[in-house]
Amino acid sequence: MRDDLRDLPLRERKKLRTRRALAETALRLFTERGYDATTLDDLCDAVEVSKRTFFRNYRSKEDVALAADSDLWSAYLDYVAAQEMNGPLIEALRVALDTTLSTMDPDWDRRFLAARELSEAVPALQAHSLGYCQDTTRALVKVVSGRSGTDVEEVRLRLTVEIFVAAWRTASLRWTAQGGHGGRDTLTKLVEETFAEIPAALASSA
Amino acid sequence: MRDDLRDLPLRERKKLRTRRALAETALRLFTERGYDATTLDDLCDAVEVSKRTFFRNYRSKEDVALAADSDLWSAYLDYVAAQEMNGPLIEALRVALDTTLSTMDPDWDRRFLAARELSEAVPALQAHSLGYCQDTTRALVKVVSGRSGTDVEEVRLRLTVEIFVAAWRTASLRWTAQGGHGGRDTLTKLVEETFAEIPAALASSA
DNA sequence: TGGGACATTGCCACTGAGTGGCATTATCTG
DNA sequence: CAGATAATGCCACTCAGTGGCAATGTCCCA
Repeated sequence: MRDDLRDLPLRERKKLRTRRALAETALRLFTERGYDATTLDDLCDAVEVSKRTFFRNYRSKEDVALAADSDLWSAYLDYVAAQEMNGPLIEALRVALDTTLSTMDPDWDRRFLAARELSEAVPALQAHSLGYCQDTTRALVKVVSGRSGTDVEEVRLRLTVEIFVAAWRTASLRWTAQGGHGGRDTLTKLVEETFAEIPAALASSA
Repeated sequence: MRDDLRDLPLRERKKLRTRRALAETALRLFTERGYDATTLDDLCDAVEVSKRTFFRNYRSKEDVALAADSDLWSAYLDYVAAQEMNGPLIEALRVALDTTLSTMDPDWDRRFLAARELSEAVPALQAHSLGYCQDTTRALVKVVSGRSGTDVEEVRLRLTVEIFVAAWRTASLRWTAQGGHGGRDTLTKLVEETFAEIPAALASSA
């Protein structure tokens, strides 16, 4: 995603440009006019592509709105898959997230914030975004459990990953609530704080 | 939901019958023929109602498939809202869930299992079902934080509830994986086990 | 017991998301 | 420059979901 590589074949370059124009314009239109009030025809008109082309780039209307989420999770999975891990698993997962965040495109913060805000306003987007988290959970469980030297069995592993995602969601919610102030650095800090809160959260009483 | 009360006004009775017939038939058709392969027209034909009537009873195709989820969460929220809570919050939430499970309609186990199985096979249903969990999370945070005598502040509370839901999902996944064997009693037992695993899950290493 | 108020339903036409097929155009390769 | 290949545009289609309005059924009271 951070590869602005203009040394690609011309055809690829065009395709990538279209992809980005679609995501960019979608975010703008959805934010300005509202998600439901913007039809895919509107979007395609604005980008000057056919609706058919849209669906060759994104699987659904929700997909294009949440492209930033998708970018993060796929980068994260790539990173975790290529990484040795040791020490407490949940801590390792969090550190890997820190690292992934720092490698995202400079523009990613803005796109992600916009996606989060849309996602809170539009139930369909929220559900779709939770779907991404779930897919990532599945993939993580698979990757980590396929690792040599893991002493954790399936159920416990799944629970760990679920808690990891729960903490991430809480952290990014806090970040969004304060308007994404401070960009990814603040986000990373909030992630750290939120994970540190887990023991206290489990001990808290009603 | 367990009120088979035939002492309702005739109009209400008819409406309730239609609602149930829709949910029941939907579950059967979706399971037999597949979710995507079954259109709402098929369903409405089978139940002999107009599509318009369907949408007066359920908000979407996903909704009718996940009626059992919806029943559980709404009963749960009712119960929690009417309940005093003390001691460790996450434990209190789990006990409330146990209680709610035990008060569900005798038929609920079967319906819920079918919904879970569909939900694992159909991404759209999975996302929708996660949406329910999220809505419940929100509502829980609101209810509990509006309580007198809570020493937990917003963020920590949200984290606790998120972890609660994460554990519930892990538990119900285990139950579904073993074919719902043993009904709600086994489900309750799995919930208990899964919650007990939380500390170990947090301590596990990669 | 009849009839008017009110809720529920059915029907019809419509919008918008998403898909399949096929001709057209643009890019790549030798 | 020509032929292989990939991306696009266009068209027609299915299906989910909505709004309006007329018809039907239920309730309640004189």
